[in-house]
Amino acid sequence: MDEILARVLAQLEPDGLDGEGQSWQQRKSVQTRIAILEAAIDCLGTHGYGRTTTQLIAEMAGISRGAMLHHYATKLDLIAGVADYTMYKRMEVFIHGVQSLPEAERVDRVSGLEIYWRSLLTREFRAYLELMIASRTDPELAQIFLPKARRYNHAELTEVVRAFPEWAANPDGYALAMDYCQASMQGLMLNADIWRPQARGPILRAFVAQTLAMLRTGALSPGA
Amino acid sequence: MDEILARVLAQLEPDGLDGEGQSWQQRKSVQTRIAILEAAIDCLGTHGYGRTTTQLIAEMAGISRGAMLHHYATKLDLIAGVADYTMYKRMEVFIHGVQSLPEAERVDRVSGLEIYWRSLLTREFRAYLELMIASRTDPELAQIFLPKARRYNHAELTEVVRAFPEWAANPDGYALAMDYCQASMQGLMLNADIWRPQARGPILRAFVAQTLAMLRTGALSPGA
DNA sequence: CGGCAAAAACCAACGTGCTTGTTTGTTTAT
DNA sequence: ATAAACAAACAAGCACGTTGGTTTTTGCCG
Repeated sequence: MDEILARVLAQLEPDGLDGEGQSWQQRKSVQTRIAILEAAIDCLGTHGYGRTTTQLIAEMAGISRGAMLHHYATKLDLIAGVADYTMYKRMEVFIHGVQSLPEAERVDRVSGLEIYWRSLLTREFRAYLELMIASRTDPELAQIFLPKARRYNHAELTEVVRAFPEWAANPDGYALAMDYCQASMQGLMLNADIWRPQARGPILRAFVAQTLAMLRTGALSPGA
Repeated sequence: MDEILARVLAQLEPDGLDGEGQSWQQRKSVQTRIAILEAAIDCLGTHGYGRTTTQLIAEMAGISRGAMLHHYATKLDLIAGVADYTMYKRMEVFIHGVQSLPEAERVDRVSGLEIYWRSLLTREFRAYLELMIASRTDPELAQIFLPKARRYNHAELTEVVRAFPEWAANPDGYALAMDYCQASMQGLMLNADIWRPQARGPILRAFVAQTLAMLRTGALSPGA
């Protein structure tokens, strides 16, 4: 099972970031590119897509703007790189998180939901969320973001399911469970700043975990 | 019951938009202001917060930019007006929608969820969502948006509950039900463009309706 | 092996277009 | 006449992409 998931990850790995390059220049290039992507992730997370400027990213990455535009010719090129990078990182973290769980904890205590929730608190998800939202109103961004997002989502449904053997016999249930987790947890994340008192978040998460467990055991079914 | 809800709405009504002004100029001013707000809503919905420009709003509203800045001195003033306006409109539509339901349909068939879902498909919600997201990374916007959003959310929990007498004896359950609806439906909305096939949305909505009904009847409880 | 040209990484300055808020002017209502 | 509604032009700032130039690495050829 682990090898299959490792192959899925390898297949999705972004291009141009294989740190194992031969020449010195190649390794340096990868290193700088990653610095740029990490800076862009921070910039997206703290300033949002609209106020993310090439100047700021370059400053955060510690290089000149000209140097950055050497690696990513245009801003959209850079954003495309960020999209690939964040999606890969998120999937990687999620898969590793689930794989590291003992089966009893994963199955009986629905810890997958908690793993997923924690993945929403990362810098990578903040950047991903900014891109997802912005792509709703920016046709140019949508053109590069949506295909990637759909590809990852498809991989999640057809491949990552192997990380959850308890769902193997019920692919429709797994799809619903995934959609359910994503929608409710992302929605919770968006409203967390508005809801008072803050305890409402954990209460909602407990309820979703409860219903999720019932979905898995068959006490609730998709078609009902 | 209807009078109480009407009073809640009246209490939340935005300032400076009472079309019943005395003088001709006052009525004209209100009319122009509403045209500006409606144009801003469209602009936010189609171009997003980052690309919403005063120029574009003025063009869409059919007046000059100078005229617009006479009614809303600064861009943030305008955005504040849009925030008030959209929140009011959304609550108004939701309350009227629920009130128009026969009790059997509201209680037995969980039609409140469908009403809420439809409210997410409106222009007003698109604009509201843009502001909510942007306020996460724009401190100036957060300062004017978050207090308003919290006020409306509080009103929803303490007042709008009267539109759902079946929840009267269970305020914690109502709060959870509302949070649950909002989080799952808003999350569904965000991911709808990514999920393929599109049938996944309705399936998820059916599942949420099912669990919501169980929450109301007590088959599932918040504290479990 | 040494040197040299090409390429890659990097930096700084320029020009264009856009956005915001101000200022000045014109018409219409009170 | 005074004030409000509306319009147009201006000034300052910002962001993007381009262009020209500098340093370091790489590969080739004598």
